[in-house]
Amino acid sequence: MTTQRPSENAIAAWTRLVRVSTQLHVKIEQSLKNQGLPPLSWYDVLIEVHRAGSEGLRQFEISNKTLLPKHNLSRLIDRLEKEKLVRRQTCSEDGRGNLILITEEGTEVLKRMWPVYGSGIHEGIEGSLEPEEVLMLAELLEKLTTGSRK
Amino acid sequence: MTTQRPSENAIAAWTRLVRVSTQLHVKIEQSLKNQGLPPLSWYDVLIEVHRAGSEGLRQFEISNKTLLPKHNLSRLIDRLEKEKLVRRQTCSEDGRGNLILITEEGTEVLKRMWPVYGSGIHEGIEGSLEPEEVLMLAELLEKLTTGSRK
DNA sequence: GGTTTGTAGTTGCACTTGCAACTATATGCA
DNA sequence: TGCATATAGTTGCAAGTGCAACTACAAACC
Repeated sequence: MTTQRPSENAIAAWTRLVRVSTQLHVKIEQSLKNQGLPPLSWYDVLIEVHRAGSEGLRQFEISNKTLLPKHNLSRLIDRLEKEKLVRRQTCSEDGRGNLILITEEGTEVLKRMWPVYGSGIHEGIEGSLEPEEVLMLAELLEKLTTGSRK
Repeated sequence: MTTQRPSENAIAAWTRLVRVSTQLHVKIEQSLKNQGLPPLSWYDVLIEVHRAGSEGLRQFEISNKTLLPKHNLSRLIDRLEKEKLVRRQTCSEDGRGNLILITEEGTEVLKRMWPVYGSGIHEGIEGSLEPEEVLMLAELLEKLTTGSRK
């Protein structure tokens, strides 16, 4: 199996992908901080737990969805729990694991973060692309995401 | 000025953008580590300094190109310098700054990293998109990159 | 049942990053 | 010239991250 070299266009796509995502990421992080709000990683976890509703989510499920490594997530949840934004509940079906549930305060924080996050996305994406282009971008990126989305 | 909310498609584009870039980033980092090679951030800096050739680059220029914050870059260059992959040269035109120059060894490391990095890009991008799609993706992302590219 | 192997999650340690403060030089302006 | 302000880069400290080792439970196998 020989090492395949990427085309010029693939290199351009990749470098721009990285650039765009870090630029916007930094910008949104800054907006959040300016508003005294927590970082994006908190949002990512909270939103998943929120979607799971009263069922809650196992840590490994959150890990899969957010792409955060488990050890990292373990400590992030420590922080969220300390702020009472989520709570850990011992899992009846699997004695090894926890169920993570969002609290009222957690939902509240989500609500306060979203306007900032959302307007960052709006400006970053729709500020320079037409609606059809946004759709096309979303479709192209869909093809690129490997494995367990959803 | 009211807070603009993003469209569903914009949200999808953004979440997939983040997902794709982190997935591939993680994958390439792992490949590099498996080969006993340094992390991607080293490559990013080295390639910029390499492109600048014997002119060298100021740290703030590298910072602009790579989006690494200056304090971070300062210490990254410490590490690169310790490994003799770059060298700092006091700048004659501006007594505050350094010129960063790549060394033979630095160029050598770039050469060893590229096959791994390149094949990661190839698989990650061209593994699931047709050539026209890659081009289209690159063009859409070009429109999204704000400011000082080059 | 007991033993091996796998998975969920946590923790210690080293390293990296962010933040704010700091030094040093450059630039603008009276 | 002399002073105020801005920029380049570094550093101390706190916080976050990766890695590998570890505990605890589960599942498969005998």
